[in-house]
Amino acid sequence: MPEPEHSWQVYNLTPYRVLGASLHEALRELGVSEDEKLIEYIVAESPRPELGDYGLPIARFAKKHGLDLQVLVEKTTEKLKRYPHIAGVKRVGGYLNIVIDAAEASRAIFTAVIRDGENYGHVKTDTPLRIVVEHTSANPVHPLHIGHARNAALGDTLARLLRERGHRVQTRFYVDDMGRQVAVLVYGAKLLGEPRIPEGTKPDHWLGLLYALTHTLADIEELKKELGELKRGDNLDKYHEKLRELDELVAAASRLREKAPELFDKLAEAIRGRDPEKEIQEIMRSYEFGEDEEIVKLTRTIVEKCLKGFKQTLQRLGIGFDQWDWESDLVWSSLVRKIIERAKTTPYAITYKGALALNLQPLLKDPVIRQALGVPEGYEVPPLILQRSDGTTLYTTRDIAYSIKKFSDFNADKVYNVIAAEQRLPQLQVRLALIALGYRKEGLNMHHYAYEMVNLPGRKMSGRRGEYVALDELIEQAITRARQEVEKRSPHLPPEEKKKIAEAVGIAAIRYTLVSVSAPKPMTFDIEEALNFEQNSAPYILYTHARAANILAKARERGLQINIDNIDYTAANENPLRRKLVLQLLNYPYIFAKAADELKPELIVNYLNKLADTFNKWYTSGDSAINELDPGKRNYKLALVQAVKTVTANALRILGIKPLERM
RNA sequence: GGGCCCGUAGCUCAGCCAGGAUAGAGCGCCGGCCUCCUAAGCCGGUGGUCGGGGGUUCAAAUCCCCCCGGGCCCGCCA
Repeated sequence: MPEPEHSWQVYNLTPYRVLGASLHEALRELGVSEDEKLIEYIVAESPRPELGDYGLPIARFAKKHGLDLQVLVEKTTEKLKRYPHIAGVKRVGGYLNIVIDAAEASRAIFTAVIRDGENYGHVKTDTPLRIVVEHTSANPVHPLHIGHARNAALGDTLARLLRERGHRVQTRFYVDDMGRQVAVLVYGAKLLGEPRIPEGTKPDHWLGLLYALTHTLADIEELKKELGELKRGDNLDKYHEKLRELDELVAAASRLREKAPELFDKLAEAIRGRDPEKEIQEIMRSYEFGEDEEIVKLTRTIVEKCLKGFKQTLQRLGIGFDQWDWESDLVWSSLVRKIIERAKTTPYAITYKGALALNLQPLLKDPVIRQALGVPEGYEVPPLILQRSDGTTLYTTRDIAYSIKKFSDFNADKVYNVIAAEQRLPQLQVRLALIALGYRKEGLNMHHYAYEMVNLPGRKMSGRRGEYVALDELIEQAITRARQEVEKRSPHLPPEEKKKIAEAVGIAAIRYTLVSVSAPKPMTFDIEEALNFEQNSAPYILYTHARAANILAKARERGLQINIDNIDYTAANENPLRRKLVLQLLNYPYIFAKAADELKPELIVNYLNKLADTFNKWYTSGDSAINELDPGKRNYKLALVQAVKTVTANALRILGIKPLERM
């Protein structure tokens, strides 16, 4: 990846860096040291233009270190004055404010934009690492839905951010084919005599239906059995509770029957009078030990088909993986067995409820571990059972083996697991278990990137009952809606291009929405809102990009290429909107680096939206680039448009969104 | 019972970790702007006890404590 060296110069001119470095240096000369990052955090935009462009509450540093405020201000001002793009420094109350010379700032930005092009702004880290990002990893039993989409969008964006930041990144998808869920699906398939997936049906959708049918019918059988036993007992409350549960199940079943009456009836008949729970467990056991070749083959085939559906969906979103890891491979390759053996030799091994387990509590006495894993003092972590009484392993046990594999395969320094927040405890247990087994470095460097659930307004989702909106359907809706918009707004475009634009816009709208809410917040995904193509949406950003592209295309048509040697930079300060744009453009490299280092894709989203706002205001203000008669000023404006276009395109690419030249 | 996360405008969200200047967007609602580089745009208006209470501080949406509301987790499930 080419080094965007000119972007570094811009990075170091951002208000954060300039104020941070200057104050840091001034303090040092006054004999105190202060974390430069901490100063950078505190730098803020001025609330009112008359105060300056950016400011810093400097008084608190004077107070903190017992320094004379006036002396500190003077020293810092002296340092700031060395930067050619700092036009003024003023103190207002306890604040030190700077005024930026947009002309000088533009000079640096335009040079870097032209030289670094599509790498502009993506400054490389000083400490490149090898990083694994595991994400999505959905159970291969039904199609991906909106929750998986948040995971996928976050994971893919993180991977892109880290790559652009200069890390070596590998993405992985964990195929959980040994879980109970797959066993349920396989059970259903077996009962139906290994049915073929009908032509023209997406495999994951059909399997999702079969899964829901099997799960629901099996649950009904189980519940009936439980009720039969309760009747003879005397617990009336419990009996009525179960009865209500059964009612709900039957209701869910009848909804499912409407979707596929024949399949439903066939399966219902096949399952009647059987012991599904026992048989499903037997499938799990047999698969884990690879005893029954037929089960192995059937399971593999089914999961493979489901994954094919996943890949199709993810591909539409522009998401791919470097590696697909099958849980079963891990188990059959004896990696998991080695974990068990190794665990037995550690002092943490205990027998808990008659099963082999790890007592992880003692590890929490180590403050280094607590801190690295974010565990509060006094927290109690339950023992982690590694092996069932029947000799089979548990998901978490296999996850320990997998975690080691993720590090060793890629020789990784760090692993990020993009996994739902509800898995917090098992994720913690895995990390602690790694340490207990002697993989301290791994345990401390594996991170759980937790995200909260996605709610659909007015709906509850359940994979087991087949109640969900498949991501494929959502994508279709988005594209259809985008197509309508394109037809309405750009009827003159060739149909082929209209189709492409609609695809790009629809998908971008979904991705943008999913990463715009910070991960730890539960989010409400309102389809109507995601498909509202107005401000603060991917279509709005794409439109802004297309506008910029259009200006440059029109300029070329008229033979008005940008002449870099004849740019009148004084034009920067003539117009407040041009100035504001320059100030925002200046920050891109810094925002990018922050988003990557803090794993916050939403910073990119917020930045893009603000930049687009300013650009559109400038655009409609009548300060036309093409109609500018003065060549020096015209060149300036065109270069400004070019800078906006480049930054927008680069930032969109991080979000996995392809910029459009027109729409 | 214990723990974690969330609570900011009618709705969806920034800002909180690293306390500072009159709390920001978008949607919605009301009213305007297409002989002029794309109106997926722009301009104006409307709307807030930052869940509640206490504390720390020159300064609290931000830090601490208590409480309320919502979600999640505490399985030989995943």
